[in-house]
Amino acid sequence: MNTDVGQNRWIEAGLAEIAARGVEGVRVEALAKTLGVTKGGFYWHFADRRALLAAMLESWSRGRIVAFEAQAQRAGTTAQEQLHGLVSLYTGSPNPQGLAIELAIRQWARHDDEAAAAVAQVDAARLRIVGLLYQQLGLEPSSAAARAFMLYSFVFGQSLVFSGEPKREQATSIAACVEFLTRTFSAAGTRR
Amino acid sequence: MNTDVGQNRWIEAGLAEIAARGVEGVRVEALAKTLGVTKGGFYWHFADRRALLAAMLESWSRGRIVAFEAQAQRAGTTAQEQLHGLVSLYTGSPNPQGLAIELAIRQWARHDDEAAAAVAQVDAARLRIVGLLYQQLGLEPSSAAARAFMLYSFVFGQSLVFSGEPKREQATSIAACVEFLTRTFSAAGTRR
DNA sequence: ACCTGAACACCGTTCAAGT
DNA sequence: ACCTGAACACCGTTCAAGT
Repeated sequence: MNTDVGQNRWIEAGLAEIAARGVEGVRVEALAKTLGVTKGGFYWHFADRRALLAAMLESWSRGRIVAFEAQAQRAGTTAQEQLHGLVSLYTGSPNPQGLAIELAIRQWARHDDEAAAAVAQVDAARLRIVGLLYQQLGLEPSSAAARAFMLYSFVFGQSLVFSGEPKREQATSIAACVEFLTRTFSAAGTRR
Repeated sequence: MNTDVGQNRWIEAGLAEIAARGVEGVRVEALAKTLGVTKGGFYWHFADRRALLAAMLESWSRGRIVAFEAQAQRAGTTAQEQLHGLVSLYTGSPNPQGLAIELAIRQWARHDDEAAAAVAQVDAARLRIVGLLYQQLGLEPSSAAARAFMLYSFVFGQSLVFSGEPKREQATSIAACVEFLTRTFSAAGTRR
């Protein structure tokens, strides 16, 4: 669909801007100044500002999903190790730029349907992958899915999770969550 | 708090505009043109555009609540008649301007916290009043509240109700609802 | 008390013209 | 293929000055 490489400069500048100032900061004129071109040139690559925002969402959601899948499918590790690897993606040194973008987009998604759809796609992919890993650990699908949701909520931060699920109890800490994750299947495996 | 009568012209023009074009249509400059003044004059009455929007919400929610209460407390009628009166407020000849405003504000509330708060206030007041009438008809508080919610949903239109409640089954029609309302307490009273 | 007029700064979008 | 330059239309906000 998109073979216009020139779009990427605008998309990246837009993502940097949304991280710094939120959606409202993503202005065609300001971006043009950042890129050292005039705002007229923007319309060679995009129909209008909305098209840029849509492309930013597309780029972001696709990137988040492939990054998560790549980490999950890393060869030579057990399901448990893969889970830890995924968790560490968001607890180790959480690329502050990436986190800022994610927060800004989730903020935006609170009042924009297209942004909400992108966030929902990303959340669904992450929950699906974590759920599959839990299934590999022996949980039946529904339990695995439930646990995936808990883990995701813990790791990402409940208030930021974009989901229709009812509110969960307060998360104690990431550490407790990881402990819980490890303890679960040695003592209380659902099926062997 | 607000003794500035000059504000009302702007608030009313703003409400007319939101009915016609939605929140985005409420522009200081356009309103000024409608009122036959220059936009500079706007700032005599309001700090900025946000203040106008807030005042519009305040005016709307207060107006909706007192209108509902006035209809509910009409003297010389039974609780059942009062319920019918309230229903007819929104089924008889539903002032199209008022309905348009209500729809526009609910649309706006989907992505604005202040608007959402105003809508929530209005919904809460309406639900409370209807619930009290059901209590007068003999339902215990929790049943009365549940039934009030159903009635409100039916009358106002489920898709428009701003509430965290889970989705209800499809409403058949206003007529069926009113029938239900009438039948309920002759055959299936919960407590006498 | 209320409004005008003019200015300022900042937008999105278009499009002929350049390279 | 990509960008400039200039224009157009439309904003929100400020404020000295009028009445």
